[in-house]
Formats: sequence, structure tokens, C-alpha cells
Amino acid sequence: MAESRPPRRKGAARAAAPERGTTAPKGTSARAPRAPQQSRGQRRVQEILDAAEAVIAEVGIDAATTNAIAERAGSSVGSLYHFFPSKDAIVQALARRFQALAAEMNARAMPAESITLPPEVLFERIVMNQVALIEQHPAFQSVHDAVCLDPRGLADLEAMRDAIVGQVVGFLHGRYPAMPKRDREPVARLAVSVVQHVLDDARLAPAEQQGAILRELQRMLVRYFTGFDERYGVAAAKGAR
Amino acid sequence: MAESRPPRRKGAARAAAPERGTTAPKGTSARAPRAPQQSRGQRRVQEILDAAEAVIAEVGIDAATTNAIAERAGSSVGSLYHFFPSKDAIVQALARRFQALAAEMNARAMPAESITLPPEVLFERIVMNQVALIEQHPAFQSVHDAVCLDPRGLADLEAMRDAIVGQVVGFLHGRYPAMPKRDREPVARLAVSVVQHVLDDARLAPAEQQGAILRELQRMLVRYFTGFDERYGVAAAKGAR
DNA sequence: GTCTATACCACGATAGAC
DNA sequence: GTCTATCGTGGTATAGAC
Repeated sequence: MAESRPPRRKGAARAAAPERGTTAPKGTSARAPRAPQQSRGQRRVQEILDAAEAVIAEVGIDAATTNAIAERAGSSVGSLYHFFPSKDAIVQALARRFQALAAEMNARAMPAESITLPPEVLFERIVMNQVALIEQHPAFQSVHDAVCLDPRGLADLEAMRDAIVGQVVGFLHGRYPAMPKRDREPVARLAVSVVQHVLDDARLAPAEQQGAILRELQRMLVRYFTGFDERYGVAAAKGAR
Repeated sequence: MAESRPPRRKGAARAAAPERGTTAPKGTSARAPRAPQQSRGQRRVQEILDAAEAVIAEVGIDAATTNAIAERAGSSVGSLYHFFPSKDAIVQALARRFQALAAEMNARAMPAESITLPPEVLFERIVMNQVALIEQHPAFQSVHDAVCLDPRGLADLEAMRDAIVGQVVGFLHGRYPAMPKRDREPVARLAVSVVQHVLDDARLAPAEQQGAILRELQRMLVRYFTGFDERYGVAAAKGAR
């Protein structure tokens, strides 16, 4: 994997830190009251991010050049730098998009009602959701890793991972009120880490084995959580299995 | 993070493919019959690889420059390129070292006698062994990922991962003769993937949680394999738990 | 065999015409 | 707002003295 972890500091031209102002990638300096302009600009920004995602998925972050991204977006570097102050800014914007996406997906995969589901159906849902997310956004891991190792610029924001872990902690709290508080976060971190990395890893396996790996992953998680079900009981479950 | 996966093709100067001949990084063209020369050369090679390992562990593969590696080795680029034809060759040599290391470690962690051990002690040993390996060689993951995504040059050699998976498959065969043959490889792949990635990931967690994550990882693996113990029985075990 | 100096090139980022 | 052309940086790899 890749590849080399930190986002680099290689061909950084002379311009050191051109200051990035607000969170939104403002096109021109002051906001223009015309809605069409803003929406057009937003569409352009999204197109650039889509292109960046595609290129990164293919060649990785370091090898994804600004020229390649611009070209893929049907645009050119100059235009790209009109919307983003630097390549890093593009990666960070992408990270934010992914964070929102992952949080939403996670909320859908384990809503409040799901805390009483039997592990089999719970993890079938979670794993399949994550599979879909990785298939639709293969750049997820690269971006995630790059941002994690480069805290600057995302410091005020919690790391992507932490947001997801937080959701799982909440789930554990709901399902196992008796689980010691200090156990919740390690368990959540482990579960998230396992799902994320195993699925990413599975793409390298022979195609005919990928289904089997998914099934084993589900089996492993089911056995892990069945242990908790037996130890702590499932909150308000009808059949405590 | 991670970075960008593929080893790049960035500042590749004009020299396209200077052909790498045999497997051993031959210094001069013909072998010199003097033993001292050879051993000295080998020591130099090892020093360069050690330096590369250290630099990669700190900054990642892409950001690890040949100059930094040479400097760290107490040498200089010219000398470095006397032993290795390219930066990629260094990474590949490093990969081979790691492969041997991991195989040896694995053989130590699960020798033939271990197939009857209770899961608790088995995974305590396996996890702790892998922890030690990652601590002593933090560049392991980076190199592994980079090589996996860049099959060229390691094609004849099995991928690092496959070698380890093969050992685990053998273990499963010994411990669970009744396990269907086609289940063995997915199970092995999953187990290897989980151990490797979770431990690598744990380094990013808050220090005070790392111990707990390790414990949870062991618990998860124990519950997973206890399921197999119950389903298939442990070969020739004294107490079938 | 080891070093210094440097060729060569790709990249990120900017300038300025349109 | 978008483009083309270009600059400055720094990275790989080499040349050639010692």
C-alpha cells in the first residue's frame, strides 16, 4: 500500500502559505450576490473534486498531479487554482466530503432501532454498506490515510475516523448498557478498523475469493459480538438469542 | 494517508530501463574473487537498506529521497547508486528482507506443535510477535503496500502476503482437518489481514488506549477461532475445551 | 569505491492574454 | 473565469575527479 503515507512537501513552489480563509473554497474574493454564479462555481468545485477522486483512486495521492486532475475535470490547472489554493486544499476538501458520506452511511447502517438486531443481520448490513461505499469511492482509504497523518488543517475538525468511532461508541452504549465505559472506545475502534481495512484489503485478493472473505469477516464480527450479547445481554431485546 | 500507493514515476531522469541483471545487487560488472571486497560490499548494502528503512518509516516511501537515505547511511548518492540501479530497486530489496523476516517470525509464532494450543495462548503469542515486528520495523506496512501495488519486479516471487497466508493455511489444515478446503484460504487471509492492519492502525490511537485495543483484538480472534474449535474440533487435542 | 557537482525532468503554482 | 505558457523547486540519476 501503498504507498507513501504523508502528503509530501515536494515541489512546493515558493509561495509558502497563501492563507486559506474560510472553510468554503471561495472563488473570487467577495461573494457575488448572483445565485447563478455561485451555483456554477459550486458545480465546478464539485467537478474538480470528482476528478481528483477518480485520479487518486487510480494512481494514489502523491502521483495524482494537479494537471491530471484538471484534465480529468475537463478543465485546466489555471482554472483549478482559481478554486483551490493548493493541491493539499483539494485533498482536504475531499476528506470533508468523505467524512460526511461515511457518517451518513453509518447512520443509515446502524440507526437507533438497530441496537436490538441479531448480530447476523446487523453485520450483514454494515459490511454490505461499507462494500458499496468503497466500490463507489475507491479513493476513500488513500485520502483517509493521508489526512490522518497530516493533522494540520483538519485539527479543529475531528479526524474522519473519530467521527465514525463515536457513532459506534454510541451504538455500544445503547446495546450494552452494562459494558464498562472504558471498554467501549477500544471495541469501537477495533470494529471500525477491521471493517475498513479488511474490505480495502480484499480488493487485492483473487476475485473468486472476495465473496468468501466477506462472509468470513461477517462471521468473525458476529462471533465477537455474540460474546458481548452473552456477557452483557442485549438491551430490551425480545429474544436474547 | 497513505498515502499514495504506487511507487511513482516522477523525477525519473532520461535513463529508461537500465536493466537489472541478476537478483543480487552486483557492485561492479564481474564478481571479484576477493572475499573481503564482497563482504564489505554486502555490509554497505545492508547499511543502505537499514537507512532506507529508517527514512521510510519516518516520512513514507514517496518522500524518502535517495539523498536522505544516503545521508542517513553515512554515505552519499553516488555510492548508493553504485550498489542499486534505482530507488525502486532499494524498495524491492527491502521488501525481500521483510518477507524473510515475516516468514521467520511467523514460523516462530506458530510452529507445528502450536496447532493444539488453546486460542487464548495462541493469539497472545501471535499478536505480541507481530507487535514486536512492527515496533522494530515500522516501515513494514509502507513497503508491503508499495510492493503489492507494483507487481513488476516481484512477479516471479510470491507476494509477501501470500507467503504468510500460506503458512496460516497450513496451520488451519493441521488444526482443523475437517474444515472444508476452500474455506481455509479466506479464513487465513482474513486473519492475517486483521492482525497486520489493526496493529498498524493502533499506532494512531491515543497511547493509553493501545493496550486495550490489543486486548480486544486478541478477544476477537479468540472468539472467532473458538467457533471453529467447537465446529470442527481440535486435532488430537487433550482437552477439547 | 566514494565523493561533489550537476544534468535533466516533473511537479506545483503563477502570470497574463483572452 | 478559463486558458497557455512558464517559473522555481527539488528529486532521480549520472559524470568524473579523487
